[in-house]
Amino acid sequence: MTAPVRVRFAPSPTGTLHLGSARSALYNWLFARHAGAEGTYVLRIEDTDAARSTPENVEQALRVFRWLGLDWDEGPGVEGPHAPYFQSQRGDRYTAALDQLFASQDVYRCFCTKEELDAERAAAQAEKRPFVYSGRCRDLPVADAVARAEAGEAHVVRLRVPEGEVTVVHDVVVGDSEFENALLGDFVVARADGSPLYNFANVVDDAEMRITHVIRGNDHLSNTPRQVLLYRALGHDVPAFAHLPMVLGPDGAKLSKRRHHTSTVEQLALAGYAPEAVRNGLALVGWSKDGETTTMSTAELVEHFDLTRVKKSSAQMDYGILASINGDHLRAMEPVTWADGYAAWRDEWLPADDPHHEAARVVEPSVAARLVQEKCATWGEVPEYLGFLLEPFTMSEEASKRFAKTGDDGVRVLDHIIPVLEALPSFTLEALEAALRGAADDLELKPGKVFAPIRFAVTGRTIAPGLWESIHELGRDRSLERLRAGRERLVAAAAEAVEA
RNA sequence: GCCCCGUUCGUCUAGUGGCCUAGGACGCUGGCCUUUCACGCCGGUAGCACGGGUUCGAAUCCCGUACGGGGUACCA
Repeated sequence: MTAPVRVRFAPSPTGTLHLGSARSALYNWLFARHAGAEGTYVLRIEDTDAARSTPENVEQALRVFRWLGLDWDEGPGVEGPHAPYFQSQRGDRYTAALDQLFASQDVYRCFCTKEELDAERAAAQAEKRPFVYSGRCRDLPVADAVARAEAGEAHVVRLRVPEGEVTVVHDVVVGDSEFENALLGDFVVARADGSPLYNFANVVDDAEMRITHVIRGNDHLSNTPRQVLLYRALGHDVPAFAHLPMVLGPDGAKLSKRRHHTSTVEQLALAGYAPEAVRNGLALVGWSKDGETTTMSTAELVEHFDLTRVKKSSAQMDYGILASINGDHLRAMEPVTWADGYAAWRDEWLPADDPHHEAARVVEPSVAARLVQEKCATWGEVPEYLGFLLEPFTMSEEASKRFAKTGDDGVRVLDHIIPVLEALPSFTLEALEAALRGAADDLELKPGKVFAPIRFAVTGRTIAPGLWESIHELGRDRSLERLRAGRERLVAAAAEAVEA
């Protein structure tokens, strides 16, 4: 049995969830679920930046997060024993914690101005010496400091960092890292306006929410000694840490929405990825079950996930692998499941002004499943396959070129097949396949030679479902209409070629 | 500058001193299958950053260098 585990994901709701954050959210979730009933997954919204944390952004963030399917046990909407779960509503907790630290004299008021500090910093830089706060205000008599503060003098609050010690961060992924307190300096925990800084608010929240494992990006590792110091000052147990390797863009640069088209979860949803596949693909960036297994259900992920198997080194995002995994998942689905997922994508994510909007709706999702489930790596590719069902008929440039190439044989084939289809007693898939294969025999041509002109005439595309499926779905009348028109076009093209 | 972390095929990764003439996946590529596009199957391609140690033996341990990343804020 596993010890009770409490983890959290604490996004700032700036509208988008990039893949690095999503992976952190996923690992926290997998870790909690792996612990079974003993595991709790908390979602806390870090909305202290009022300007960017609009209600719309929060809602947008939650929408994307729900799509990813990482259900939370405590947080917005479900609440829980440590509510509120919005940092913006927890101001009193930070004030109380700060009061506690004042009482124990673990923090002190610092009246140094920004200008003074900038000058110190510049001087340190010039001497190629690390900048550490001098501690000038550290030993101001408390009574004096309080008096100045009450007189309205601007000041920040700093932690009295124990001198001459080394703070060790124990990390499940990275191992132990040592940080000299002397290099940390007495860092700021609250601004002049009394608002808490990230490190402080974070520790207060995590401590009060009884978080046992802090699983987050490696970019927070350097902050961790400060946080450890804060836990101690507040008299709380220090949680276990797990710093995850960074997720970089495919080019090795930082992930950015600007440079990378699918750098956010929302973009993946839009592109027609399946949530289960994204969980699978993201889990494999920095972790592996055994180095062999790639396609895994979420249940398998939960069963096998292990923080100690997480890599230390950062990874570049490979969207090709993600797409491949998505294709595996899509193909493995029950057709009904596939159709439901497709419908959800089409109706909830495909923008109304998308050029594929119409094609995406030309048939029922269950029909789309029958036609193209086997062929698509993402639901976003489906409309392209279904486009041939749209009216009016159009022919792509590539198809047009290849159609013309079929030449006299093409005309022969069409002349042969049109009456055959007209006469077909029942227009079933089986009958169509038999008729088309029979045509190849009758004409004494290779199947490919026979099918090519028919395909181009009927679909006008180089990308479409299977031939008989396509014809069957189009129906007898429309298929024949297109075959006849195609024949005329082919004859005309041949004539033109002769003239030229 | 200083501090912390990292470095296995193009990419994601397996590998914790002998099972490694380094395994899997994606990609690329040759072939098969074949009704376009895909899928599937068979094969190929390519890697332990570099230099020193330690050891009978090192991708694995130690030191250094290079490179990459993160931090160094009254940002998160």
